[in-house]
Amino acid sequence: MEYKFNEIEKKWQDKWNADKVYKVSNESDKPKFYVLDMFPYPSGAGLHVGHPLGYIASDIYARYKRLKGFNVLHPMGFDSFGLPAEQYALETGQHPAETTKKNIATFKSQLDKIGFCYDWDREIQTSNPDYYKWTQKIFLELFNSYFCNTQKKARPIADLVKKYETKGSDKFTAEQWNAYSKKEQEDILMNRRLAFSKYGEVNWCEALGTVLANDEVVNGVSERGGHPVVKKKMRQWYLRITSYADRLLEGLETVDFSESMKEMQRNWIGRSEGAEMDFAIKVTTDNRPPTTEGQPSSVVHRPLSLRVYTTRPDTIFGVDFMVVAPEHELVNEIKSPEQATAVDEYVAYVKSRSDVDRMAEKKITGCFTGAFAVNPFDGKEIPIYISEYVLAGYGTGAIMAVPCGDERDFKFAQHFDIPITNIIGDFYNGEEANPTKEATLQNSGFLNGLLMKDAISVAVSKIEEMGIGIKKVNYKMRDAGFSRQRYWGEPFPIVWKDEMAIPLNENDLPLELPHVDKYGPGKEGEGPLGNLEDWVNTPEGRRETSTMPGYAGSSWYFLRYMDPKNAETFCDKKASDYWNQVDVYIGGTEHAVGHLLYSRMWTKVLYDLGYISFDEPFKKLVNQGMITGKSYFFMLDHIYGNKIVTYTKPTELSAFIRFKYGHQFVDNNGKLTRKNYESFQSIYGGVEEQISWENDTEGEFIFVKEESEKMSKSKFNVDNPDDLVLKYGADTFRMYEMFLGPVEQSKPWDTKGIEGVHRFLRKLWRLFFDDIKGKGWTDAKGTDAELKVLHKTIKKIDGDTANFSYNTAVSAFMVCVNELGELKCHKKEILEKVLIILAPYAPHIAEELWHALENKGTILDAAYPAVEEKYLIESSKEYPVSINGKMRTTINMALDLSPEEAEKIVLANEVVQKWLEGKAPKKVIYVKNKMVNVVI
RNA sequence: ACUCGGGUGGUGGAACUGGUAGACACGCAGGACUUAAAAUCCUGUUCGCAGUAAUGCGAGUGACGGUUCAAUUCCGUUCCCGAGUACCA
Repeated sequence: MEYKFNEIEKKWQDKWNADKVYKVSNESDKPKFYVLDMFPYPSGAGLHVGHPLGYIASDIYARYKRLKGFNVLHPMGFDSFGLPAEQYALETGQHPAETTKKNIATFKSQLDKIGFCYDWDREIQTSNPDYYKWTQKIFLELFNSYFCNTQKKARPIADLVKKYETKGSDKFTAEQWNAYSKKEQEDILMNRRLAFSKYGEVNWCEALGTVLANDEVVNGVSERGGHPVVKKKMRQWYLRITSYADRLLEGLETVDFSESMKEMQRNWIGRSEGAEMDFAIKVTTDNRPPTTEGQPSSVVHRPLSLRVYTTRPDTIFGVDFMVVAPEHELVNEIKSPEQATAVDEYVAYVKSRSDVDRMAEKKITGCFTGAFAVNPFDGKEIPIYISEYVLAGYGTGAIMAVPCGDERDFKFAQHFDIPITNIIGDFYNGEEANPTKEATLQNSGFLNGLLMKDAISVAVSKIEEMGIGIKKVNYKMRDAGFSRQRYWGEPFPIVWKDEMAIPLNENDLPLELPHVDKYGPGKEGEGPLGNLEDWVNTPEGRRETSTMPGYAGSSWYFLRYMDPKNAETFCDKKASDYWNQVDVYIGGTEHAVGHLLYSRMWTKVLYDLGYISFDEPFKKLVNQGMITGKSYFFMLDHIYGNKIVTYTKPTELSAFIRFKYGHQFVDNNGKLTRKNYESFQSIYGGVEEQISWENDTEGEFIFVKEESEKMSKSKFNVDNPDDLVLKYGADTFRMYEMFLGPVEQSKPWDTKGIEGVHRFLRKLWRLFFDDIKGKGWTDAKGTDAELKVLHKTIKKIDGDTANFSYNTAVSAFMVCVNELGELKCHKKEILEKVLIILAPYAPHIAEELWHALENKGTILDAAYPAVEEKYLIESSKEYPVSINGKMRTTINMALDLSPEEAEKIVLANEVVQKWLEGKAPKKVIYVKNKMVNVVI
């Protein structure tokens, strides 16, 4: 009987759908398990073979856990708000809602063909008002909360108001607060809200007409499209994620993420411990406006000071100059008349440089301000410079420069001929800075003789004691920009009146996204919504016209799956208490610092506010590697005459013309033939470079090299999963993607091996239908040999599946079927169990054969077979011994060795021990003369 | 530059807490069945040398060195590739 995978798969997919076998209930006696995929953005291109990798991996896990007796939540949905749909709308005029709907339908049909066990009743779409109603609601929660610095958690802003009204704060008294105008109070509160609005410098992308988050800007250009990005001041929404910096760091200790993922998040948060300290400034002229007495000061009258941030207070005596960011407010106040023009010119120069310029050429620039700071410990006068290498946004925007210990400071000192003080003796060679902490300090006043790493805390204590500074922690991470001047996103439930943000009443949610006809930007950098006068102007005030960023909806979606239909709340506490954390979360590394940090923060806020009872969303994270496409580079020999060019070094190739092709046009010998080239042309049309074949020759391209690149249509290296499913079936496709290599590893896509997996499934099929007549199996008991194969396999597969080691699991299936085939095993008892452990990987064929064995119901509800260890016990334990000729032994008799051999034997420690206990080896097995296995 | 991964046959990749390196698959070569093809099955396949042959000898997990009876695995140095970050004081 033939293995008609297409029929079988269709049959079972329909049946499973009709019977709703994947429906999951929130009530069950079974333990729960939550397996989640990072939901996709439904792009117009549909799925390519890279997408399903993670989905297959999670699907296998979900099915495996179900067979193991868990109530498994394994949902799927769509992150359907986002820029590409809007970009497409701009170009074609099609409404994003339309294209999104179409794309989702495509995605779903593609996913269904692969046979995933999603409970589609729980599907969510972030662009659906029923969903974003709750995104808006959570936004309001963020808006109405503040981070309490003593309790280190989010609390309702009402608590803060109460405190201000009764006790005031360290900045104002209760009386003062109560006397403030509404606007003044709101401004103060805005500085504490977790979702807040402020004027800030944002990354403005003219071409996209929108503001981008820091992580959407790569090397000074937009991640999407590569358009230039400049700084612009605008009113923006932000999330106060910096308040959670420490908890986000601490939380990493409690979750099972890969070390590299944790490291990436740590780097992004960028915590550093140091000290902030003030240096008195000595100026020749005080440029500040006249004092109230109307007397401009010519010498230092009022104390001016410069606050710097440093992680190395131990190097305080090595400070040779100060550097202040050009944007620093103090610059104008301290520049001397002689230096004023130079300073102004330099500031103008820095302003003219875009981020791109700064990235491109990092040259040493700067300018002396004419002012001096005073070292509080030795009174030394230190010149103050400005330079663009000091960033206004980090620390205090000013540094103390220690050229003997810091490479950048060193170069700067060299460039401006600033004398360098050496405080680390021989550790500094005069050629380059040495950032060590191991040196013993010299020329360092009260720190002399101390090891630098010990001196840090000593210096900090002294600084604090003198009242000129404090210990301080800084983070690289900034508050996350939360508004976009775009259309296709969640509208903010906010109206503005008299420069005050007024939240919408919760009962008025969702604030639905109104229909627009044009997707172009509104005036003055507003989004398209700014053009809708009717919508924007309400009796309560003017609506916020920006929309939320892509990560808004994805920051909490894992909660909605638990209770997707709830109209009362975003997720009932009972549901979130039952399902709790996502046990396994599978997705790509590209979200390391975006989505994963934001969703972790939202979870912590919702936890603080008592909506859920866990503060980390994902217990375990598995990062699937990217499937890359292979591109092949060829060269046509004819171009350089008839000479066959031979290549020695790849670098020489650049002199020649190269061509790039999808791998499907290369034959097994790695050659691109004319025929393949022509079929390529007929499918894709013109390529970058046209090739002219010699008229009468069947010319050949010489293979030059191959490269793995990200899959994309423009690189002609995309394979569509539908085609493969049609040709080989979903089961083969699933197993093949897993067989390619470890899930977490990036690997090039190549269909060459898919035949092998397909052959395996056909072999399995034959085990049931071809080898014997009739029903194909017997009720007889399995033999020991058969049972040994079975239990060996169960043990291996069970372990591999639990560890996501799917590629070795697939291999184990192949070995198992080969061995059972050799044993001509047709025992129901055995085959049934093989099918159950196979079911997560190849559900369709497993179900079909399950019924062929006259089983009722569905294999999905079978029980995972237990390993019976008794079939696995080896007859005796073998201990290795090796020969090296060093040690004399007296075991030649027992071991039955020649005296020469015996002389060379050294026993492994364990064997020696047994030997001493009087247990002589029973048998010795020779292995390649090098090693001997001793049976005790 | 820094941080984190990773270097194993022609290819994708195996190898448990150190214990016969190369499982499984692709590819390739040869064979069986067939009028033929497809499909299927069998055999061989790390490299080098020797032999008609079963086989034997030597080398071998990026390179060099170390620990060990024994190293792909542990330690040190170094080279290469991939990912992330990028003037963060």
